[in-house]
Formats: sequence, structure tokens, C-alpha cells
Amino acid sequence: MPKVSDEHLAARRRQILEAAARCFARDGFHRTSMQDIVRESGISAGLVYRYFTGKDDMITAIVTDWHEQRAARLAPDPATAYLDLLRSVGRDDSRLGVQVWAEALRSPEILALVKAGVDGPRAAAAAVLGGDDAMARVLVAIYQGLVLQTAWDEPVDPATFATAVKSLLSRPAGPSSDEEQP
Amino acid sequence: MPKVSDEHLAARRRQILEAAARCFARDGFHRTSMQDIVRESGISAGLVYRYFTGKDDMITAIVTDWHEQRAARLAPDPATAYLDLLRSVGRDDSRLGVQVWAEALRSPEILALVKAGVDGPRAAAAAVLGGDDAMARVLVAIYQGLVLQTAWDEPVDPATFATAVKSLLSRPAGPSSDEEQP
Amino acid sequence: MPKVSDEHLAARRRQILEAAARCFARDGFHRTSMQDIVRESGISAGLVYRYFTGKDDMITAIVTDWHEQRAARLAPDPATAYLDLLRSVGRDDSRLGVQVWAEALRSPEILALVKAGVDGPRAAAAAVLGGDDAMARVLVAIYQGLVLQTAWDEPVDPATFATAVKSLLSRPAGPSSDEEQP
Amino acid sequence: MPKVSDEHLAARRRQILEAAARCFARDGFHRTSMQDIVRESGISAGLVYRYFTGKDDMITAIVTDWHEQRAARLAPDPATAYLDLLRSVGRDDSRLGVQVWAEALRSPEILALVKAGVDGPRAAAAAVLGGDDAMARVLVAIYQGLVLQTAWDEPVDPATFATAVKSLLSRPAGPSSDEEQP
DNA sequence: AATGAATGAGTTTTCATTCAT
DNA sequence: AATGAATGAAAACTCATTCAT
Repeated sequence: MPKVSDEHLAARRRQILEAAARCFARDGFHRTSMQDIVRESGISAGLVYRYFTGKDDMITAIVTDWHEQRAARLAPDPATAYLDLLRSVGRDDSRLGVQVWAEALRSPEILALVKAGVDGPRAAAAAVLGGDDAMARVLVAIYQGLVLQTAWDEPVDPATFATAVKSLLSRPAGPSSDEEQP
Repeated sequence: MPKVSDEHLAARRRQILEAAARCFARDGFHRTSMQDIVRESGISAGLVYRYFTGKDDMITAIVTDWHEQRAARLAPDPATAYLDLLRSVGRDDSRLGVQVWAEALRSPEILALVKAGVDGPRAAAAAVLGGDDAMARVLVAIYQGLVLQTAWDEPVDPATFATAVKSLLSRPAGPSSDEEQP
Repeated sequence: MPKVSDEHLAARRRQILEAAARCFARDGFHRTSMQDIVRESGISAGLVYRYFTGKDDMITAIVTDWHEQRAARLAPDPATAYLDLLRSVGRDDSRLGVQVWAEALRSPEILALVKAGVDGPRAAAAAVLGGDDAMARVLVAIYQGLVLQTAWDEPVDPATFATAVKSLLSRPAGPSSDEEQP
Repeated sequence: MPKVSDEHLAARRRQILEAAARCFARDGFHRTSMQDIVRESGISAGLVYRYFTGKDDMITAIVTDWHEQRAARLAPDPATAYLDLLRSVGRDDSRLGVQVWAEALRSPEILALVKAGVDGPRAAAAAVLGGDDAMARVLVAIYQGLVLQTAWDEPVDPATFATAVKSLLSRPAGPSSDEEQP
């Protein structure tokens, strides 16, 4: 097949990436062999390497694509966006996400990608919160924890979780009392 | 050949486990070879297998030990314990923790361990919160997110983070307004 | 699709062969991939296989062509031809030559080609030397050694080398003394 | 098997190297797979890599060992040594040698080794020849050419060849005539 | 109890070659 | 005639695990 259309190329790329993402979410990066991806994608080993230089490259591509898509979804209104984000957390994405977190500890490139994906939202949150960076980090942490619990198949309902978060955030920011809650 | 004292056995075991934990925190489970652990521990390959049936067994042992130690530290007063826990989050432990999270997706046994490690504290929190399980999950999520951010070498200061959490929690639980904060 | 002129075919063939020879001289046969030749020649992979059945075929073609060209150059006067041949030894040709020598050990076909390329000149030399076949082999060996040393980028000057050979050969063939020179 | 004797280690090493040399002489470096060497040596793949970092390392070791052995044999009397060297040329060594020559074009390390193996003898020859470096190169070339012809299974008899060389060298070094011999 | 030499299945990756267009 | 996407069989190399000593 000589010089194939760009759509074809893009479709192939997607085909590989989606197969890989399925494998990664299911088995993790390191328990997924290239052969697994080859099988799952239905594409020959040789061809996979025309699209990606190796497994790391595929991880990078998945993370990049994923952040692009989320950025597109996250845009409109910062006020409701956060709770919507919490509500949108799903199992498969979360599983993949947790794998990526671990991988970020090994790969500076992936770490940079995930940090970049988080920095934007956090800065936006900090702005809304009047520059309270620490509180912005707490919001991010809540999201991350939800992702983790979802990945683990905990009986978390994102909607219920989001409601709890909402009630927490909507309390009047009164004078901080010394009474601590566990 | 001569049987050896229980102290000796326990010390050997600890020697291996500590070496393994160092390797795992540094390189992740799958990038750590048994040879790495053998080198780091100074114990021969053959002997390692008399203490553990394999790498997975070592991971399990590390997670178990870790949770036991944390449980011991976490015991006394639930009210201050949570914020103290946040303040105690450290980089190396966090790195290991994130690796374990990912591994839990693969191994039901490890998943059970980490869930068990989290269930106790969450139930305690829920009790203090008057049975608000969703809010207890939010508290757990905050802790998990902090661990993740710490593992990533984000410029998070656990103490500052804890203070932000404290201020959030100590707001009077007024009538939930509709105003959402991002 | 339209048949093409013989000149076109020959030019294509030459284009491929010259690219291949450059690659082979630079990297050796086995470190040169077909993709390298495709890149270097600017001709598509598929088309290369319409001119040659494979890599081995290209090696054979190169060796054949090379010997034909040398035979053309070597023709006229046997007396001066040998020293001229020595003087004409060049680095790139030598590198390719040494690769071919090694390949001849694997491929009977190539071995036959290189032997054939050497047999003619050796027979001619033997004739001039009054049938002294062993001495003819020595002359051939001298040439081969020069090629090797040139391929290795040794500081050999073919002209100086040729002069030394000339002085050696022009000694009167006196009664063989027992005195050996190392 | 814990901590095995040095003799055992050396024997293993030799076992691998000899198997490899056989393969290389027969098939060339690049047509010899590690699997071939594993099979031929009767040693497992993993163990081979405890002795050598890869194929290149084995080539280097073979060349080094070979030069050491030849140096040991070449020592005594420079006057007769050269002709003895010619007479000692054998087929298998020659085949291996030609492969090494080709490999030297690719690997600076191997090139350095073969050059070093030739420089000593050539310098010695030049000394005997009153500093005539070009003539020393000619003597080296004669040897190299004989090796090549032997590797090719040409009907060369080293002894006859050596005799021809002897007669050539033992001619009185008369005033160089202009008469060229082919 | 302790060693570390030895195994071999499994991994990633390359590359000559084919063939639909 | 010409293209280059696609294949899949090797290749080099690693590593958890075993077992003779």
C-alpha cells in the first residue's frame, strides 16, 4: 500500500494506542509485553514500531492524548468544572491513571507530562481561591484520591463523593477554629 | 547445618526487606531485579529464596510491615491523628506507596492489604463524622493525593498542606449553600 | 504500465548498485540494511527487488561489475601492469574488497567470482615468470596485503609500497642462498 | 555451585570461546547467532553473558587470545621466524582471521587489536632490513595474502609458498634495475 | 545455613521481503 | 513502473528461580 491517507495513518495510530491503553489499564505497563499489544491491536510487531519507538513512547503518547482530551472537556466554567470533573471519574481511566502515576516516578518525561496536566487546573483553582495555593493542592489531592479509590474498585460513587466535597467547600470560610476534625 | 536463633532470622529478614524497599522506592517493582536486591542486601540469591517465595512475596511482606508500623503510630487520639498523619508524609515512603498502589491493580492480595490498611482509619473517621462515609472517603482521598504529590517531588509542604486541610475542616458545617467553589 | 527504455533500466541499476557499494564500503554487508540502501539510493524498497533478488544478489552484482572494470583497466602490458595495479589501490575500494573477501567465505558464488577475478592475472604472471606458480601467488599475495593495509587506514603509500616491490622483484634471480631475511 | 575454582572459570571461558571461534570461522560473525554459540558450546544463554557482554566482546577476546598465543610462538629468531610463520598458516585460523579483518573495518577496538598484533612484527622486520619500512610492509603483505588465499581454500601449499618467498628474499639486493616484472 | 553458578523461557526490537495500490 | 505499508520470523539479551556444593 503506497502512500496511504492521513486518516488511515491516524486511525492506525489510534488503533494501536487504544489497544495499548486497554492492556496497560488491565495489566500495567510492565506486565504488558509488546506481544500483548501486537495481539490486542491486531497489527504486526514491525508496524507498531513504525508508529512508536517503543513502549515508553506509547505511554507518553497515551498520556499526552489523554491530557489533551481532558483539557478540551474541562474548559468552560471553573466554578462547576471541578465537581463535574469529580463526577466524571471512571474506572478504566483511573486504572490507567494510577499506572501512569507510578511510571512518572521512573520517567522524567512522563512526570513532566502529568505535572503539566495538573499545574493548569491547580493554578486556575488557586486564582479562584484568592491565591490560596495550599488549598488548591488540597482540591487536586481530593481528585487524585478519588481516582485512586475508583481504580481500586472501592465502593465509591463519584456523584456521592462529589456531593460530600461540595458540602465541604460550600461551608462559609469562617474564622478557623482550633477544633480539629479527624 | 546448625539452626540459627530467631533473632538472627528476623534480622536477616529485615535486612532483605529494607534493601528491597530501598530498591523499590528508587526504581519501582518491575525495574528492580532480584539481582539488585541481592546486591543491595548483601545476601546471596539462594538465601533470599529461603525467606521469601519470590518478588511478589517480598512486596506483600513490605506492604504488611508498613501498614503494621503505621497502625502502631496512628493509634491514640483520632482527633489530632489525621492532621499528624498528613504532616508525617515523607518522600521515600510516598514513592514506595505509589508503586504499591499500582501493584494493587494487578495483585488481589496486595489490593486486599492496602484496602485493609485504609478501611480501619476510614471507618474511624466515619464514626467521628457521625457516620458520613462519603466525607470519610474525602479525608482519605486528601491523604492519598498528598502522598502522590509528595512522591512526585512537587513543592508541597506537608505542614502547610495540613494547615489548609485544618482550616477547611474547621469551618462550621453550616447550611450547605449552592455556591460552588472550583 | 509503460515499459521503459533500456538506458533507464541500466541507469536505475547503476544507481542502486552505487548506493549499495557506498553503504557496504562504509558499514559492511551485514550492518547495511536494505532500508539503508533504499535511503541512500532514493529508490523505493519494492523497486529494488525488481532489479535484484535480494542483498546477496546485489553483492554478487557489485563484485562482478568491479572485476569487469578492473579487467578492463588491467589489460595492456603485463610487465608494467602489476606495479600500476599496486599504485592504483584506493581506500574505499579496498574496504569494499575486504568485506567481499569475508563474504566469499560464506558464499560459494562470491568465492567463485573473486577466485575467477584473481586466477586470470595470476596465470598471466605465472606465464611471465616461466611457469613459477608459487611466485605468481606471492605477487598476488603482495597485492592482497596492500589492499588490506589500505583498507585499515594504515599509513601505507601505494607508490612507496610499489617501489619497494619493484626493487625486490628487480633483483637478479641469482642462485638462492641459504641466508634468510626475516 | 558456589564459588567455583579459577580453573573451572577459565575452562568455561575457553569452552565458550572455542565454540564461538568455530562458529565464526565457519559462518562469519554476523551469520553466527548467539543461539548458535549457545548450542555449539553446550552452555546456556544466560551463562554466556556472565562471561562476555556480547558478541563483540567475544570477538575481542578471541583476537586478543590469538595474538597472545602467536606472540608466544613467534619469539625466538627473527631470521627464520618469518618463513616459519608462513609455513604455519592453517585454514581454520585463516578463515577466522579474514572475518576479523573485515570486522576491524567496523570496530575501532578490533582494528586497534589487529594493528597492534602486526605492528610489533613489522617493526622487527624493519629493523632487520635496515629500517626499510616499505619493505617490511611488503613482507607483512605477503603473509596477509597467504592467509587470505588459504582461507579461500586455494590450492596453496604454505611450504611451497614459503620457499618461493625465500628464494625471492635471498636474491642479492643488487642495484635496482628498471626492468619490471609483472 | 549459605553460596552463586547455572538455567531457559520470555522480552524487546530489527529487517529482508512481499504485495495491494 | 513504482510505491511504501505491512509482515513475521529471527536476533540479542535479561532475569526470576533452582540446586549442587
